[in-house]
Amino acid sequence: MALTLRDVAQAAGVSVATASRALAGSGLINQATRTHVAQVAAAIGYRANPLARALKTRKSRLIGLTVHNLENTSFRTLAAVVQQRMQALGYQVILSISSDDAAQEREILATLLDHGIDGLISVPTGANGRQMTDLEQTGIPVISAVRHIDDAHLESVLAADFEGAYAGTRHLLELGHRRIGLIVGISETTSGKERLAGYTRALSEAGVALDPALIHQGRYAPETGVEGAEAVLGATPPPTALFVANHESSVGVLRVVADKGLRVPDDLSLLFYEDTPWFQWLSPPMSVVDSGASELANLAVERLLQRLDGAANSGREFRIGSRLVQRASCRAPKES
Amino acid sequence: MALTLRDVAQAAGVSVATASRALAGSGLINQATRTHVAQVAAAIGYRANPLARALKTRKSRLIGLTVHNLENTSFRTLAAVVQQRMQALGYQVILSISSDDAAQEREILATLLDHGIDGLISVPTGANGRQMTDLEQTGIPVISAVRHIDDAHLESVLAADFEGAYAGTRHLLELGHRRIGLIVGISETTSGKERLAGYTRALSEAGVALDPALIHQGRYAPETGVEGAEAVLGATPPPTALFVANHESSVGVLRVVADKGLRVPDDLSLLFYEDTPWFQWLSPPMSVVDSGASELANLAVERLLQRLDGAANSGREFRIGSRLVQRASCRAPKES
DNA sequence: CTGTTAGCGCGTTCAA
DNA sequence: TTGAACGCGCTAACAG
Repeated sequence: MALTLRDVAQAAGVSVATASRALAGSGLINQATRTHVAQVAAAIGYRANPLARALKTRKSRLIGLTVHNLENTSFRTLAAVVQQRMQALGYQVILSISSDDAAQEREILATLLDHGIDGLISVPTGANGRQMTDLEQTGIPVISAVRHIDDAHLESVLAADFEGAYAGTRHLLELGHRRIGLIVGISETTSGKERLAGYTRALSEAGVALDPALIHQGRYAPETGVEGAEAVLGATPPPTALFVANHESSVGVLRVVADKGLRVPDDLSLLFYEDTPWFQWLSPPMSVVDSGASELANLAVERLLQRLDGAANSGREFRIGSRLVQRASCRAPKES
Repeated sequence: MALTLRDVAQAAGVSVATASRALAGSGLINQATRTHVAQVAAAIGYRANPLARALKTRKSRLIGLTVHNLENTSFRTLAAVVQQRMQALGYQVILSISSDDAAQEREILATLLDHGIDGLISVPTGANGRQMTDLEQTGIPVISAVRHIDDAHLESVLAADFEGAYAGTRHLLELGHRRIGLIVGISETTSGKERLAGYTRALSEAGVALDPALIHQGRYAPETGVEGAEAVLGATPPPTALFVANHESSVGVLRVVADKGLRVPDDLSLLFYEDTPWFQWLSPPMSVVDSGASELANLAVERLLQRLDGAANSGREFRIGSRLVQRASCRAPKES
């Protein structure tokens, strides 16, 4: 059996209340007794029981984290950053994987609430805005990360997808490309919709007509990359550049490009989205629009910390600026 | 404020004790009242408070999970599988990232203990066998995953690394290769040591002399791949096959191979270790020794469940068989 | 500044 | 079979 506050009190010759105050850092206590109690506690190896404390104070120092999966780079970064930063501050994180499924998410939310989490960082499915709002009203701050929920007044920290896709497309345009293929996520996702919009805008500003044959939308998976690359690269005339704004489809695209014997960037410029360590290890190192996953994760943590510290729910949307990382996969198109 | 057992008791017209018994499924209770209470509880939307229950029963239905990081495929798979399976059984998992650092791990273990976890699945750093043993003696089962700790009597579930490397090497040998390069982890890790041993054994059994110039050991990182590939491929005569038994270095190797203009498998057979979705999307699809990360994770869960269910600590070591997945990156060497 | 007392929400004696 | 009372370990009144 672990030591309790009573043991500390006994060993230090004070009451449990005094011991509690000494350890919890209450202001109303004699410095001498405080240090004395602290020493005794350390000496006998006392460690407070967080459960008992939580039952009393309604502060568990537990926070919830829900993500769709652990495969996606951004989600993984979010999980790692949230875990490490919160742990350093004495919080423990309960990880839950929703599989982007509304029913599972609903169940998770309820369980997390039962466990008395102090706060929640969630990549929401989007379907449980109601439950998220309920959490907020119970006094549990929730930060929506990566995805936005329309029907919930929540702080959310998102990537600047429109801007990122716009910048990526402009980069290709400035290199001289006019036939630019795009592989992107489905429009049901915020990121898919916004990236498509960014691409469209850049093209129209440059006076380049939109060619539907150059655009392929699909879910976030390798298969989308092969289908998309085959379709788009088969257009006539073929594109001189391909913007893969659907991270999961990157490998699929790479395979088609290799199979077709296309050299990058000589025959085709390739621009990816969401940086991941291995992009720089490919040959050639791949240029990419970095959506700032780690900055996003850190900001989500900052916001949660503020809220935990008493700040009100601003309902504000925070956007992490994207950054174009030029490596060696893009260049001007060959003269034709 | 959430509903308490008292509310249920009141609404059902019974005492809290009866309500508790009805919901907890104690045997000593009238069937009629049990169903009545259950209905009332469901009707008013009562949900038991796990903290209060844990304080009383010393069972938190929380389990700890520690991994070195979330980048490594095996660790990630472990995290995902453990989380999903345990959650389905009503457990929540507290995720902690040790960064393979002994001090951090020690701190994590203590905190997890404070939080009253019922069990622990850990990819250990190896330095805190003592604390792990203490946990076991406190009655908290711990399963060591992926890595083994010598100085702790723990159940561990590991990959069959010797066997895997042996099988991989034999495959290359049977294709006719005699100059087989190896890039592997440092011998301080169990996996590094065992894989090297498997390779060595296969070679010696085949009567092929070991050439140190063909072997490169390094930490699990892309850099190791480039250094290793450059060194090993530069040997004279050069290898006709390269066994990359260091997963993290795969991308590094790929880059060197591409930069040297080597065609796979025409000029060089390539065999990787630890399967990951994108290996099959490369061109050509890469052959690999699959170490069975998901089976390993599932077995770790099974074992923990058994232990949670009262089984004694067998101290046994479980090995997950490796599997050679032949795709298209290996073939017989060219005649020379 | 410190000690005494009363719960937080449960499960579990002990009687009835 | 049920109810009343107690306590898990801790913090928050309320006195002193």
